[in-house]
Amino acid sequence: MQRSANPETACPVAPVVEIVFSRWTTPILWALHQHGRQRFVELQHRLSSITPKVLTQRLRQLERDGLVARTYHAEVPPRVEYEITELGASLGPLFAHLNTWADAHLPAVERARSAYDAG
Amino acid sequence: MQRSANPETACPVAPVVEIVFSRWTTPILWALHQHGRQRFVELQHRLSSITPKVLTQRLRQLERDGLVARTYHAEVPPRVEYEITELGASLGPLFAHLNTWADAHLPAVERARSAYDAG
DNA sequence: CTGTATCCCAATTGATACTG
DNA sequence: CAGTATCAATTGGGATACAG
Repeated sequence: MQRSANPETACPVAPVVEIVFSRWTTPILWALHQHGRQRFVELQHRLSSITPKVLTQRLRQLERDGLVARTYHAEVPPRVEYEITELGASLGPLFAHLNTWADAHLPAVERARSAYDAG
Repeated sequence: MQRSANPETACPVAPVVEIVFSRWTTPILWALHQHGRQRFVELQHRLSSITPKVLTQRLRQLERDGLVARTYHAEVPPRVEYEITELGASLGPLFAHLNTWADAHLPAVERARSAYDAG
């Protein structure tokens, strides 16, 4: 949570950006949204380059923010399942909007980069 | 640009998140959108906690991605103006959507945090 | 299996001073 | 004014290894 410093920016989207677009949050939410409720290891395999430490940190943050729910089953071996909450799922249209923008404008970004790097 | 590592996440929003929601980008875009074309120092004062080094870095990135335009006037003293481009302005509806989500759901996030911290 | 504990490294950030 | 240079500090992230 390194973005928290700055209230004086008065940028209204800053708080939600901090919650939704912190590192690893979108891939985790995406994995949970696409493949439904799943266990810690499944998530870890899906996000192949994440370490257990970091995955735990991000899941805890998402759980605290109410976007993800954690269910602990006291079995041997222990079983823990994560799923997206209703609140988390409410981000769906926003992500769809993001994809729409990307489809429409990412090529322009690419062109701008090429032009910039050429100049 | 620390998010670039991971293609295998297969999270479709990842690329656009990297472009639009890197640190400082939303406050900068917001300031340019709200107050129009302005000079380096004006921006620096508006984002009161940013250092010139970081502001330059972020502006260069935004310029490379085509979201911000830089105009250099060869005067004494030199004058440089930054403004949002059409491509940058095309993010407007997306930010509006973000604000809508925030208005509707940030209270729920706050409640989830309180509950989590209490538990 | 589901994490936690350490240690370490890399990358960002910031403070400060300085230049054209 | 509009940055750049340099250096210090912090932090997050990764690699293991290990515990319940």
